[in-house]
Amino acid sequence: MAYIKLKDIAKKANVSINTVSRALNNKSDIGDDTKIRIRRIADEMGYILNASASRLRSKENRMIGVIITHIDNAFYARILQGINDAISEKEYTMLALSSGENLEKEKSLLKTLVSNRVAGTIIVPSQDMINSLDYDNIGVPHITIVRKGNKNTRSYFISDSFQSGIKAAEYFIQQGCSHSAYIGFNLPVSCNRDRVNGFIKGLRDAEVILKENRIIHCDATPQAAYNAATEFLKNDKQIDSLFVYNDSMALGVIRAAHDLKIRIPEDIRILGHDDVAESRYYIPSLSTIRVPKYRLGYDSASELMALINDNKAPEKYVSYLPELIIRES
Amino acid sequence: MAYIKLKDIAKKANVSINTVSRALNNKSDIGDDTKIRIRRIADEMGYILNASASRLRSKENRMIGVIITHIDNAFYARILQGINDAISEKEYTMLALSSGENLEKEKSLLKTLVSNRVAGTIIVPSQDMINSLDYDNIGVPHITIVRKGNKNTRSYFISDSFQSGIKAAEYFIQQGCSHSAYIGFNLPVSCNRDRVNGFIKGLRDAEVILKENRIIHCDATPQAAYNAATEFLKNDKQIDSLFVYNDSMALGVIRAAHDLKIRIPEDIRILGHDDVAESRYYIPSLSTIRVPKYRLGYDSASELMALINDNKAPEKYVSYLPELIIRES
DNA sequence: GGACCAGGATCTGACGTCTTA
DNA sequence: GTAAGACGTCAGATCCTGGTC
Repeated sequence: MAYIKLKDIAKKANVSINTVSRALNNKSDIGDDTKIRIRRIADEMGYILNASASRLRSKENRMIGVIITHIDNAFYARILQGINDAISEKEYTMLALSSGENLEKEKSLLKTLVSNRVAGTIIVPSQDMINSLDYDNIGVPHITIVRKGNKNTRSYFISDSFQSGIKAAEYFIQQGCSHSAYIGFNLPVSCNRDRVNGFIKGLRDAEVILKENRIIHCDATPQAAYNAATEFLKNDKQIDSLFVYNDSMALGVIRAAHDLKIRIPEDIRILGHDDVAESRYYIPSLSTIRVPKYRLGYDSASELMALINDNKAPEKYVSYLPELIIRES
Repeated sequence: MAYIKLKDIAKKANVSINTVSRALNNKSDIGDDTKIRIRRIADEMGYILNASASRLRSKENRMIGVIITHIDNAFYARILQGINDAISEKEYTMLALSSGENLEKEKSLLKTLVSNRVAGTIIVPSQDMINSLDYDNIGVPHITIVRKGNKNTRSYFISDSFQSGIKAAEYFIQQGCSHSAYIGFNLPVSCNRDRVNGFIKGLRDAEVILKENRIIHCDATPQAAYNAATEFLKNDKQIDSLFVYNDSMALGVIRAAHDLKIRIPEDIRILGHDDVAESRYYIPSLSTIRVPKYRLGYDSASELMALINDNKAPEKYVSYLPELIIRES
């Protein structure tokens, strides 16, 4: 099946191709009557713009690329929502891809985006502590989110993970806990490192030492966290507080404690991170550290829009302050 | 900044533009030595194909469009994963958009996809019981998933929701429950309707009548389900079993029962739907009806690939049999 | 009557790649 | 291996037409 093109409309309307183009693009210097007439004809014929041709000629592409690490992750899903809302307002479309935390894959996705000449990109750099991709070199405005990245980036939007760690520590101390542990993500990402470091610092400020063997790392799934926590809690009976990398893992940890007949919060306090929508419905409902996910997505996309429209927009580094949410755990 | 183009490479390599194109596309009738030389030069110069130009000329587009209703939904996220894996093998990319269950939005997204001349589309039709979009008319191979859709579609891949209802009923009956209720999704979608009907049928086969006022509908969020369930359980003390539209809503329902001091499963059994990854970690872990989400995504995408490569591929209607997963709830 | 003008439409060519000869 | 042209759209320049001073 062949698509209708400007030429077909031009023939039917008895005008030049260019006139049709101007009419459909709402350009000036075209009579209202002809414009309306042409638009009606185009509609009737079921015309749908060939975006490739349009982009090739005009060099304009109202599409941005987004690379996250995992689609099936409530945290990123919420960020995507924010991004999407911000760009929809300006009639942009989002091409979202996921790297699976794989550097090679991320590189190839980036190539796909540039190949499509997207107007800009928003990237969660996979394994950012060892990621040496040079985003500055891709020739497209870009913003890094969630993680800082290794290379200098034009702008980034992150949640202050060091502060998360501090707040977690302060909370545990305040609750009278003296034997804390951390279950984190086993890949070299700055947000995990910062969270650990903040946690250590916060505890030390209260003269509590977080021992090496109370810092555990595993995959960022409830399954892995369940296994890790089970193993750990079986061996270390003193533990009275656990800070977990994210809510999804915390769910696994809660379940592990439950299965070991360890009471929450009487025997052990559990603190998650991110404040995913479901966490308030868990039993016990999950105390956590809230990250403004939607806002982070929305703001970063807005900034990207600014970068796109004004290539000289200043660099912008935004770090949101996370918020402690105390619930039942 | 200007991108490198074939012309630039041709100049540097002292060959014609066409030769460069053939070299990069791995065409025959080009010497191995020149091919390698050209590819090296292209690499050094940092050449990245202009996909728009390529598509315009070749009419080939290794991109498929996917329209789901909500990105921030574990069920769809898992399906997307399946789709993505299936098409990645063939080096296709997925442009995933979400309609928010809004018909107008879906229409406009469809237009975006066609405008980009995607090779094919996979669609979750929003509100399919009143959706009159004519997918056959978009001039692109398409497959409907999750919901049947109103219009005749070339192919669809769904989970048999009627059977889900039947199985839910059989399970409750077998457990000796005699006062069941259903909490569903308040939009006109076939999977909800079929689930209710199957549930009614299954109960009736055991001579149990599901009364009208024990069928409730609300938004598909834990929040809405929590509210609806709280209200409902407060008034109808006889209820001993609740079938819920999906796991995410079931989480809200579990919490509602918990807050009302209704014991699960002693006082009431709760059965979810979908078997989302988290549900086995809930407390109590959620009994549910498993839908082969990943497989549904993978298979439908594979079929789409077949449709794309052979426009005469036969219509295919696949309906997966859901599986009852009994856990603690 | 000629010069000037503005709005409205047309003509030509180019975007970067790939197909055909 | 080359050369020429086409894919569909749009930017830029050009050309009308009729009205004014």
